[in-house]
Amino acid sequence: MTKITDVAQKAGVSVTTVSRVLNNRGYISDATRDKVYKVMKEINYQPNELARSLFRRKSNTIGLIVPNVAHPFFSELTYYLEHYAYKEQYKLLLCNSNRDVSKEKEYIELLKQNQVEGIIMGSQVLEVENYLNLNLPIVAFDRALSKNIPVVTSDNFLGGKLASNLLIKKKCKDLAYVYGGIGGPHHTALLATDRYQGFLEGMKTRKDQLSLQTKEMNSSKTANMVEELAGFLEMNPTIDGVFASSDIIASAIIQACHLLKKAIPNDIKIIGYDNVELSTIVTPPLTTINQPLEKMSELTIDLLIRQIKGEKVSFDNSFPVSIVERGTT
Amino acid sequence: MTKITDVAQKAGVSVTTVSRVLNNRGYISDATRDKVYKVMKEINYQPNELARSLFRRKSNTIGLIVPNVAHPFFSELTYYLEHYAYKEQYKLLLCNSNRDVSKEKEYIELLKQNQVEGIIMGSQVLEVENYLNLNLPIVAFDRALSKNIPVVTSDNFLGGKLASNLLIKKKCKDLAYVYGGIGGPHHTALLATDRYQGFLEGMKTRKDQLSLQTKEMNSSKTANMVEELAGFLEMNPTIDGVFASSDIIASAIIQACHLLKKAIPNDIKIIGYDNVELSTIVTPPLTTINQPLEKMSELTIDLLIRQIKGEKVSFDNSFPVSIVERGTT
DNA sequence: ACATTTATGTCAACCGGTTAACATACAAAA
DNA sequence: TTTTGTATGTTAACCGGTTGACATAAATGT
Repeated sequence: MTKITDVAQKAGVSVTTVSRVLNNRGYISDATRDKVYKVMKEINYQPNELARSLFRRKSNTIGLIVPNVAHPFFSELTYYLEHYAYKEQYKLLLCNSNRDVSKEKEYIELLKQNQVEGIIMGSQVLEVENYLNLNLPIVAFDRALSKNIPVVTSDNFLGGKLASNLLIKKKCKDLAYVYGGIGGPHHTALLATDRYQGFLEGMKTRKDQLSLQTKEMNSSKTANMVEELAGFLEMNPTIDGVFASSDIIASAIIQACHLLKKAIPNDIKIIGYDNVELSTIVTPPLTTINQPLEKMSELTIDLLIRQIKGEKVSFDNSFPVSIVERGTT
Repeated sequence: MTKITDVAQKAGVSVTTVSRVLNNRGYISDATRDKVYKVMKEINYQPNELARSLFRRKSNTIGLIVPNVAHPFFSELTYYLEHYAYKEQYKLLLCNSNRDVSKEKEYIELLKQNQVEGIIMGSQVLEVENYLNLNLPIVAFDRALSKNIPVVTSDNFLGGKLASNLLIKKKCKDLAYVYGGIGGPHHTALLATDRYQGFLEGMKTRKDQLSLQTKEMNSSKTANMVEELAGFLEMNPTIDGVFASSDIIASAIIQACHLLKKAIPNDIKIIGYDNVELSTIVTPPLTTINQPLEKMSELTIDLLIRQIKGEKVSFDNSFPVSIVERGTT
């Protein structure tokens, strides 16, 4: 590895001059600037960002913690986050928490030690205090960590409501809410999520004519999910309308219905959540709740960077959702 | 941020002693060690890894360049790579190249400047020389950069051959090979890929009784792919066997067939490639060529780390593939 | 009683840059 | 002619750690 002194020597100038060229500071003649750049190219010099970051106390790095990038929702999210981070000259350190408390803890420590300037939490398994004591800019994605940490979400309550409204409009009577267990993206041990609450809200007016089951998924591999869901539907053969907490789960439900020879949407209607690419490629294509993922990602990066700059940002950043009707309703 | 001098002061010991505790070197009494650790916890001290990395000339960071993490194949790959990197105490800097020459170039520079110890290339758009002059350990994933760069692949030739063998066994006559264009994961402008060659090889014995079309995809969004493929199949209504270069494309073909009311597998048979989670969740579930992605990822990390350690590694690392028969054949 | 081992400290150099302060030199402007 | 602006150099401190050399002292072993 060549270093700045090599450049200086070869260009016949002082290290200070090279540094001035590198950082566009002070007076530099065009001749010198060109000469320095030429030498840099010649000896293939690349400034050591570790050293620069150390001195500047600025790493230009963001830590991203997600449960599992392999999950379509998080892989799309990660893609957009990387896109906007890059645009703002930030790089991304990727961490899969696997929803494992100790791994998340270790990763958070690692990120701090590596002087990341902020963390985006797509995962959340630790107790709230752990995040509050972090003393680092954080943005929580679709996960309300606490009142004191900015969170980017979509209107989950409305999403749930839109789902039940549509199912009811389509004459479904026996509803089910299926949500991600440990493996899914939307792990929230309690049912008391906005999504579910919204779904309930939408059922309110016709409550007496409707029934509702809830089902938490245990498996995470899709093949197993299909099996598990087929079992569930077999046990509850009257279910004619399902709201799933993610498109993956909804797709597994579709698959389970095919196994059981239930016709979609005639015998049973299904609504997913997220509107990931997957939803257009299953059969029939999935009716789902769309979150404006790209815009949300953009704001996430923006909020994080503004916090890094020391600005105050709003804690509650909710985006509108919409229902995308496709073939499963 | 607290630093090592703060710890030393508060613990009433010298900085050297704290460093010795931190790095387990030299003689340290249990009493001192405990005291130092206690103080670290008290003042919430985290060693600055930038400073340590700088001194050690070792960043413990790996750069990963993929075309697009949102693509299921790459998101699963990324997941496994992260898993094994973490296990070996390496962290991952994630880069999406978007198959953009200048972005890939910039990212490679950025990675070098940030002192990554090696790069995993899941993407490849630059000319070979660019990678050779890198002077950094590289492993290419499923992409033969050059004879001088270790590559981890699966037996693409066999994969292609297995595909045509099965289609022929199932009495298909009019075959098609559909491969990813600019948006897909397997962009290789030329048809002269092992996969395609293997497919041809499998057709050899019955060449006179078979026909073959090739189709390059132009779109990248699944919705557009479906449309494009429906058009293609409509133009070529006799096609009864399709081999796709990825499961995503295969899934889009399934969808196109539904649109055109072609029965799968009766009217037309489809084989995908990769065996990603997606393949079990489409209808009918996809027959596909399985690559042992997890094992391949593990070896990728292993090869990279061994290069980092200065060991020589084998350039050609091909894994066996197998065909997984599901509902589309 | 003396040699070793253990435990800690002081000091300075180093990793690869950045930067402030100050000095010098030459050119153009007032 | 004096001032000012431009261009570069020298030196040293600094970012936050690590490490080797060397010194000192107490505890332990023989």
